[in-house]
Amino acid sequence: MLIGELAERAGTSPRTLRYYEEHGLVRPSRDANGYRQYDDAELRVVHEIRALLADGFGVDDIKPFVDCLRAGNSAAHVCPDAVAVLRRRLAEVDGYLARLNDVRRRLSDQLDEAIEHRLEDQEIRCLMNPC
Amino acid sequence: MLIGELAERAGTSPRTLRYYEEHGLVRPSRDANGYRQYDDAELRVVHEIRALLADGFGVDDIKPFVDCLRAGNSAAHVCPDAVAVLRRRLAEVDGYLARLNDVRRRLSDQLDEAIEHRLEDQEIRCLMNPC
DNA sequence: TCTTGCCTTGACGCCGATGTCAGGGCCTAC
DNA sequence: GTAGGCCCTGACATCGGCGTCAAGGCAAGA
Repeated sequence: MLIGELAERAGTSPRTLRYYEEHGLVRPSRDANGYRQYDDAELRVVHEIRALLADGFGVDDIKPFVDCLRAGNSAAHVCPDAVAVLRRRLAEVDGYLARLNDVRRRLSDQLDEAIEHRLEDQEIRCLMNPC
Repeated sequence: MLIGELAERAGTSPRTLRYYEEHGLVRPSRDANGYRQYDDAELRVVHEIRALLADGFGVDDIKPFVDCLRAGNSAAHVCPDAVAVLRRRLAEVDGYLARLNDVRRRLSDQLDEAIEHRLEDQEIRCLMNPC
């Protein structure tokens, strides 16, 4: 399978697949003319990569997962290295969640305050000019 | 007050204050020699800007808040334009929280699965080679 | 006067995953 | 042979809030 076909089957672009290759995630062989040649198993790998990227992993975190898949495991996340990355990312996500919840609270409080403030203004206006 | 002093008092850098000015958030006057001159009220403005940035607003979202402060209001978020931005940002944050919670769930599930998988392996090893 | 330290503007660097363009080769159908 | 469609490599662009460097002006003390 050439790069264009894999890209289409994986729902991405040739550029993206070359980028994954640069980062050691995908390993095509080469035809005599220099064209990249992918076997069917790479489709699964690319799907895994994209799922991990969508979950916020960086390309450089993903290698252990890909290696785990290539080693013949049924899932990419069962190997110790992958588990370590999973743990790290989970802690990171928990941090983001905590901070984001703080932000949410502040925003919500400010909105409430603004609404209350407007009500006060309205009351004042009503005192001056009954409504 | 010159830019260096305001920067220090606000816990930031001259570069940053010039950046805010580029985006219409801060408005110093100029000395005869071209130096930026800030009055004390700008310190409050800069603090407001930094608080909003820390809550994930973009510089271009911040203008209504600054305008609200300059208009003499007791808080930057009580004006209608600021409230609109607050609402937008709150919705955005809720979106992030939802997605991040999904991610967290997936990570957590994968970790659980990996641990279970390891236990199975251990059982298999124990069957083959009692422990 | 020379140094030191602040100020000015302008411009490039960063990070990360990917788009996009440039310049060129290979292959197939007409 | 030539047009079109795929492939190749290399490199610059994107976004945002700055850091940082360059080249130079201004002010004040030794």
